[in-house]
Amino acid sequence: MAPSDPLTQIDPVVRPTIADQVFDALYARVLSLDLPPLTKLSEAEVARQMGVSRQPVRDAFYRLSKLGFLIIQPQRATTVSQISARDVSRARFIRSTIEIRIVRRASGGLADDDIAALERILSDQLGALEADERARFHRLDDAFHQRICEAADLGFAWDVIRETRAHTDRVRYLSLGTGSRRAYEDHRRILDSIIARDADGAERALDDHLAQIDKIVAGLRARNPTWFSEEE
Amino acid sequence: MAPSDPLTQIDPVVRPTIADQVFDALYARVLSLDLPPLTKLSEAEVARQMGVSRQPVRDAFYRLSKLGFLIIQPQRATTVSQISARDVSRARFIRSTIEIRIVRRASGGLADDDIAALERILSDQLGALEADERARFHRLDDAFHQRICEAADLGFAWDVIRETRAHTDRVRYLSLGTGSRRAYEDHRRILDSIIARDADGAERALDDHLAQIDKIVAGLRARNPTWFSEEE
DNA sequence: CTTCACAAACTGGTATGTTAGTATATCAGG
DNA sequence: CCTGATATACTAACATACCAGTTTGTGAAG
Repeated sequence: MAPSDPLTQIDPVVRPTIADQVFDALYARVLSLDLPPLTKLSEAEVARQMGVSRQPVRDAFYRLSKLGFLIIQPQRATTVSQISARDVSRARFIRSTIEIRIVRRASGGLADDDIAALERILSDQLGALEADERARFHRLDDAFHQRICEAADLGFAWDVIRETRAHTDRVRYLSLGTGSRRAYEDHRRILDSIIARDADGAERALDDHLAQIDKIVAGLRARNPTWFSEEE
Repeated sequence: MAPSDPLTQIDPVVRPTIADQVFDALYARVLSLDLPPLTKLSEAEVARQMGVSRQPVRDAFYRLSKLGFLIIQPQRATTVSQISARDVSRARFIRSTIEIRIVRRASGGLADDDIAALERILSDQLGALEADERARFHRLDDAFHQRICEAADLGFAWDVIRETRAHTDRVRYLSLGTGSRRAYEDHRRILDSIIARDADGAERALDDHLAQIDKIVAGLRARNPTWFSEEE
């Protein structure tokens, strides 16, 4: 074989394990509050219901506990965590801190095709908003923020943001339609500021945008107090 | 019992599991490069050597892989990861972004006892520097940064920083004495700026301080190329 | 010496048995 | 009814066994 062509290194990580599948299934059910906070889960019981052994369930439990979705109490029980207003607030602090720096950098000037892609996401989002397609709206919301990260050549930052986001995701899921119009307008304002290369404006718009989550939490908490942990 | 004293809720998480111990042991050995990059580890082999079953070893492996210390390739091997200059740089970006915001807030004014505590850490650090006690110097380095977080009432941020720090920790360990004097002086400058309520000065001092890591990586890489992964 | 089929020795993922700690049901004594 | 000891039924942590892939050693063919 000619050494001129080094071929391409193949990535041997393709097979989704059973543990992955259990994780995904539980993640979706916790996120959607199909498994509401304080629900007790048992490795053995989940394994039985899913028709697998306890081992992959255990792996999945552990991963979910790392995300803050499950609380594992050895020899006692594993329960779906309550939503902590404090943790949501902290996650927002971390996220906004990182993302503000990113939009400021983006405000230094973006490539035309990045701006075009962001515009496309925004118009799609407007479509989703008017059609009341909430799941699609949220997907596009993420896509918008992610695209900004990538455009600023800081794509890895999105991975960090996503991890801190687990706490807030259930809140977002709960909020569903509420505040969508506002969210869309916030995005519009952020992009406009970036295009105008107005870093301060972009920062303000983004900070306002992310600050909404705390208000949403307060509203939800009033209606579903048992889903939230009560720390001062 | 008088209801006037609600006692204190006990936290049922006190027992360090075997998995924890395996994790700690491996963490220390990877960090110290006692297990250098590209070392192959086997669940079975480690379990045998430590006299435990594969199960807790497996848990520990998974945690270490999440930190980026191990690369698990199913059915193939688990190896100690190489140090990625790119990942170190990215971790620094995340860290400096968060920590800059923190020192800026701290520059808004700190309580007297916080400043006193920071001064004490600094003088201890000077002592460690002159006595060439490197491990203690590094511990105090962390303590300094952590204390600033706590003083700014953002103690949780330190937990986030610590997680992103795994990538950089091996580099720090390798660097040992080099740059300690410089690090101490950076700390001095940061604290002085905070005391003077000079947010911009504190930001500059911190950013310079954290930027050192990239220089250190370059130097180490030249001497130990096999420990580093070569991406572009 | 090189090539290559193939067996043997690995790997981590999965299944299941065992152990020790915890919560709860039960019931005797008041 | 209440109290408190104790048996029972849980729990997750840990140990062991097996599986399906992958790598590697080996030796015959060329």
